[in-house]
Parts: sequence; structure tokens; C-alpha cells
Amino acid sequence: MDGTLNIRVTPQTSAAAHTADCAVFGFSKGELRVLLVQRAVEPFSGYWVLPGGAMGDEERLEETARRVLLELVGVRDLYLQQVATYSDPVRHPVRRVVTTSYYALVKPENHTPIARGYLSEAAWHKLTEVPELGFDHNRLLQDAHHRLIQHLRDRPLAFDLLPERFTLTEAQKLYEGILGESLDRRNFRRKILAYDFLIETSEKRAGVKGGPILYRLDRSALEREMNG
Amino acid sequence: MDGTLNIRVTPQTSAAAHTADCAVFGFSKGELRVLLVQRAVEPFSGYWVLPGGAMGDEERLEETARRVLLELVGVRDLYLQQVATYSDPVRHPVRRVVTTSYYALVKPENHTPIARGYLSEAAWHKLTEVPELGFDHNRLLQDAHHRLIQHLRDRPLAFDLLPERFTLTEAQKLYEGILGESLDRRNFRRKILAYDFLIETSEKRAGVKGGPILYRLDRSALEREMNG
DNA sequence: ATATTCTGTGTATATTTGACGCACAATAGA
DNA sequence: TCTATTGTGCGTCAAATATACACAGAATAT
Repeated sequence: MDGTLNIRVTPQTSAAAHTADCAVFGFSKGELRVLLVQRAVEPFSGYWVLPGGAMGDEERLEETARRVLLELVGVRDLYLQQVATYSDPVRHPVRRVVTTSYYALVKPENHTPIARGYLSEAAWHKLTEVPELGFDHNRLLQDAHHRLIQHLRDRPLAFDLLPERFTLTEAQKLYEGILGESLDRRNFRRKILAYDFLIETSEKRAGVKGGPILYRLDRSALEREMNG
Repeated sequence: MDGTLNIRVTPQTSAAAHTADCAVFGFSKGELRVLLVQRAVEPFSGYWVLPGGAMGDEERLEETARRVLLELVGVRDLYLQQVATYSDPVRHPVRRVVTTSYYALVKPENHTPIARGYLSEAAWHKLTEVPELGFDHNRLLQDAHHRLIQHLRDRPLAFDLLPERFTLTEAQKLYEGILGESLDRRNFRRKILAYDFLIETSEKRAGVKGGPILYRLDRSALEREMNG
């Protein structure tokens, strides 16, 4: 695709590498966390960054993101969403790298991240205590978080972060953690039950005062809600 | 349909070309239109597509989009927004091309598109009468339109398409054209005036029954609204 | 047992949204 | 010039939605 009046010689064969970077969010101990990895090689050796990797020749970017996460945290993500593409020519100090960012949602307690390859560490960080990241990843992370909040406001989709059975209070804590604000218990309950993809089970959670009812997700109803 | 068998070994050095494609929306004669160009070369010779071009070596994708539009329709866009990145390995039949789509808003009456380079035609099409496009551009267009509507629902940003002074009815027609639905005149008025970036002028529009009041945009207030 | 803590439910109020009627202004046509 | 027509400007009323808040019951802790 050309047709320019530019004097540029080879815009066609511009060969920037393309990567996919993932903001993997997880919720544990009442806080939203993000999975970061620490680089052991230059550039930005010693810096924490979002996990990412180069797009393969036969791969779509989403597949790249999925593969990278699989290799790193050994999990098939429950939710993966494209956020944006960053193409500043000097965002990578060595060579030109265009990156497309995704956000993902996983359950941290299920997956202990392992540092592999060029990484020296991999760990969950509280979103409120994220250090200065390598490259432009602070910005990527910020944009991804904004997008997550935006999506969550429209339609409930964070249920993948909850266990198979959960109480409404647990769901509320999850929402509060992601949205970063506290919600009224009764209003949250009413609103979330207004959708009809929560199924009340006959079980109650033991060890908690009040004996809260356990709910489970009606996946088919959720699908309908997401599409319709 | 192919030609290039990839024997590439290292996914790191993957060198897919990267383009920016633009869904340029314009509003005229009460309808939302999109700027399409007709290809005169293979692949998809004779097909209409979204205007686009290859990213230059020193260019960010948004600059590419801006440059392509400048070269094609000779206009500095009023609004340009990234939509998504498409990376299906076979979305381009000849070689691998990743594309990032943008949508733009311009005033059609100000700019007569000119077909240049590899193009045989360039014209505004009613959004309701878009033909089968080359590549995956029907999908790109659809996604861009969705994004536009989404943005318009959140915050008013289509005022750039209006003349310096305009009546509320003109603004309403614009919204209706983009959203594809009719709105109640009085409710629209109330809602749009609830924001405070419309300044009532002392002038009235002549030649129109009712003598409607002309408004103008308070750019600084709009900025505040968009950011805050 | 008794106090404590958390869950579950209802209700009253304020705000936002949607539908609609009517008078006035400017034009168009006789 | 006078009248009909058409579109604007403004207000009202009802429905839906969001927000704030109070109390009873269940399970736990002492």
C-alpha cells in the first residue's frame, strides 16, 4: 500500500519488529495486582517490564500474547483484550520495535510465575506499588488499566477471576479492587443480580459470619449478555 | 495467491510490513459518509478500500495516518483516533502486512478527494451503501464505526464537523447521522446544553424558519471536559 | 449464653431519562 | 399585507435509574 508523494525510498519494506506486551491483572488479598518480569539483559537490564514477546511469522498478535503468557505463567488466559499499538520510533533504544498491548485476567493463586529465558524474576506487584518500568511500559500499563475499568463499567466480565463458587461480597471486593473505589453493598447486590447470569446455589460458605450464600456463574447466560 | 514462502527461522526478526488504514468519516446532506479509494493495482485491483499507507522508518503510526490523509484529501484532520491492530498472517494475499486502523472526522464539503498514485478513484460513500471492500477492510470499517459511536456516546466530540457557528438542530442532525438513530429534539437540546461548552451567540440564522439561535464552541471548556 | 460481626432485604429519596404539548419566530405564498 | 406553514424554544409529567440509609437474622467468638 503506497501511492505517496514521498521521496522515501523503501517505506514498503519497513521492517520494524512487532511484539505483544501483556498487562496481566490478577486479584488477591483484596488488591489488584499486575504480573511483572525483570529483565536480565540489555536494554533495561534490571528493570521490571510487562511480559511480552516477538510476533512469530505465522502468528496473530493475540496468539503471540497467549503464547507468551503460556510460556511464562503456564496458563491459558481466561480473558484477553487488545488495548493499543505503540509505534514511537525510539520507544526501544536499540532497534525499532512496534508493540501491541493486551490486558489479561487470571487468578494469581493458581499460577506462580516463573522467570525464564532472559528474565531474572517474575512476580505479582500491587498496582499501587508498581516501580518505574523499562521502555514505555508504565504508559502501556496505565492505558491497559483504564481500558479494563472501562470494560468493567459496561459489562461484568471479571468473574473469571473468582473461584467456581463465590459469595456476592467476594465479587464486590473484586470489583472494588479493580475500580479502585468502594461500592454500596446493597446497591451492588441489586445491580449484579439484575443481570441473570448468577445462579444461587444451596450451599453456604462456612467459616464466615452470616453464612453467606454461594453463587456460581451461568456461563451460557453470560455469553448471551456479552454478545447481545 | 501467494508467492512468498516463509522459511524464516527466528521469530524475533519477523519483518511484517506495517500500514495505517483510515476510516475517514464525513457528514454531508444528512448522512454519514466514509472516504473510500479504488485500487488500480493488484492485489484487489478494482476494489474499494480504506485509504492507507506504509509506516515510514521514522514515523509513528498516527503520523503515517495523518500523512496519508494529507496526501490523499489534502486536509489536516480534526480528529484522529486509533482503533485496533489487525495481524492475521493471511489478511494480505501477497505478503504479510500488519495494519493499525484509525478513524478520522473531516468536513466533506471542504475537501474533494483526489485519486493519486496507485488509485483509480477516490470518493465519499454513504455508510449505508458501502460495497464489498478489499482485504479485511469491511471489518476495519465496521470496528471503526463502532468505536466512533462509542466515543460519541461518552463525550461529545463531533463538533469539529460543524461550522464555526451552528444551530442546535444542525448539531442534532450530525449526531443522528453518526449514531444512526433519531433523537428527540428537546431532550437532545437539554442534554447537550447540560455540558457547558456551547456558547450562545447573539446572532440568529437567517433563511430558516423559527430564527434559530447560533451557537459556537468553547474550545477551552471542551478540552476540560475531555480530560477531566 | 451473649456479644460481635457479617449477610440479606426493604424503602424512601434524588437524579436521570424519555415522551410530549404549546406558544413564538421567521419564512412562504396568496 | 395577511395568513398558513414550519421549525424553534421552553416547560411539564411520568418512568426508569441511581443513591443513601436502617434493621433483622445467621454464624462466629468469647
